[in-house]
Amino acid sequence: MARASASSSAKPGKQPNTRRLTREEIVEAALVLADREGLESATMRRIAQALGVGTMTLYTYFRDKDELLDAAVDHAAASVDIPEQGGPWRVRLRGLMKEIHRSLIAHPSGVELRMKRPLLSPAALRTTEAGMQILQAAGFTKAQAAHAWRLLFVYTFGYSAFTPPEVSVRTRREWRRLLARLPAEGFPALSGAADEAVETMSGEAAYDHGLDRILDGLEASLSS
Amino acid sequence: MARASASSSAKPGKQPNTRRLTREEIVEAALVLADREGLESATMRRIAQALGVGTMTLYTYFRDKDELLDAAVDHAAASVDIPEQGGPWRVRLRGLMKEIHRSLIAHPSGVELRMKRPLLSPAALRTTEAGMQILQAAGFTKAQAAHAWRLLFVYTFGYSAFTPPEVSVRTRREWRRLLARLPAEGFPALSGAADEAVETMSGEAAYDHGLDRILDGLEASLSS
DNA sequence: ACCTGAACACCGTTCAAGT
DNA sequence: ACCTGAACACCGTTCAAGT
Repeated sequence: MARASASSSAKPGKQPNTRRLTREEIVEAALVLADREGLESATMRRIAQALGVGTMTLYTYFRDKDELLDAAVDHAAASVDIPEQGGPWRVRLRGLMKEIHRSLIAHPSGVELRMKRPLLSPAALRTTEAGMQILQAAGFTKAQAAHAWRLLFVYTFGYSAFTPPEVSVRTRREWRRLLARLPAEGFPALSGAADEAVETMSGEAAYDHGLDRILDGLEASLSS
Repeated sequence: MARASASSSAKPGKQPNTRRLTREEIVEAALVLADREGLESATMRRIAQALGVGTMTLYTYFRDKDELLDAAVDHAAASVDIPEQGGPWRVRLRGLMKEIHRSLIAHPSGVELRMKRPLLSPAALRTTEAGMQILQAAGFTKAQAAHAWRLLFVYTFGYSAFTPPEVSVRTRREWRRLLARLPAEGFPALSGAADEAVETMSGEAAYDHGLDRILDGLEASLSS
């Protein structure tokens, strides 16, 4: 049990800070903030505050905020487990994509951080390598494999970017209402399929449906 | 009782602004800024400045910045041309997705703005309706059509979110170098396919490749 | 080398005040 | 109703100064 020691800790934010910080600690603090309260909450001031350190201290470890965030995405990417199983290429590829999808749900800020700037660090490319191995072993040419991976990557990251992992019953009802009340003359196909459409707008099941269509398509292009 | 004529004070930025603003003008100014200089440049201060108006004036037309940006995405979504052609479902669907893809390249800020919050306005749902019509006429059930549309939507928006429309030769060479120099023991499949991978990381051609695989997959699930 | 507060040029938005 | 500047609570980052 922790007891108040003789030198019971004085003002935490005042005396010169003796603790040795590491880039990793900073990056982890940033990820915790970003994943828990959204990327916009991961400000330099709040990251420093979470570490009990002055704001400017962060700038001795990273040139600027961009460099810090780059290191953070990299760290998150390195935490993806690459499933190591055998079996048919389609099953292996499906397992890999599901694992990536899971990790994006666990670290939602990674999706936003990887928009626009491709992340080409070895840690981030482990998943690409795993995918390319499976595809090339399955018989796809290098060019076919590269295109197939791009499709799988974009679908998986795009799904996380545009689909909330879960949504309240109230929100779902609201969406359904909005779709069902569209004028039937202008929107015959959609207003009649409001329930079905809402089912695809959140959660994980719709991800699987799309992934299986993509795998169907890849299989078809392989045999032809 | 304003008499401007008596005092011929011609301070250009000073006299009360007589111009009647509309929500549409504001929204268009915001889109021009966002598309030309990036979403982060579309600040309330700069939008107002572009219109020659005080910052706070914008708040008489929109409750806050979120409401203004919502109106902006809606405006951009309304500008998508829905191709009105006949022919086989696969050709029609392909034309529709290509048109959406084109509009996202023209208004890149729309992609980011639609992340996380689904846009359920009639203007934005026109494309969904068009897609659902094609799919249901092709013989897909409502549930199949909804899933198919989600897949096409996520792929198309995700592609724009994660793929720069064009990239300098210098950048491409840099990417190629990074991939080719990966340690061959850890990255045999990727380091050997650096050229092919780089080809899929920008531009429009890779979008078509992925789209065709998706259409293959949908066709397969229809005939089964 | 590591750490820091003050200051600067920005944000979105509230408020009180003008027409 | 429409429009506005000042002010507030935030940003990222530069600078000068400490250990």
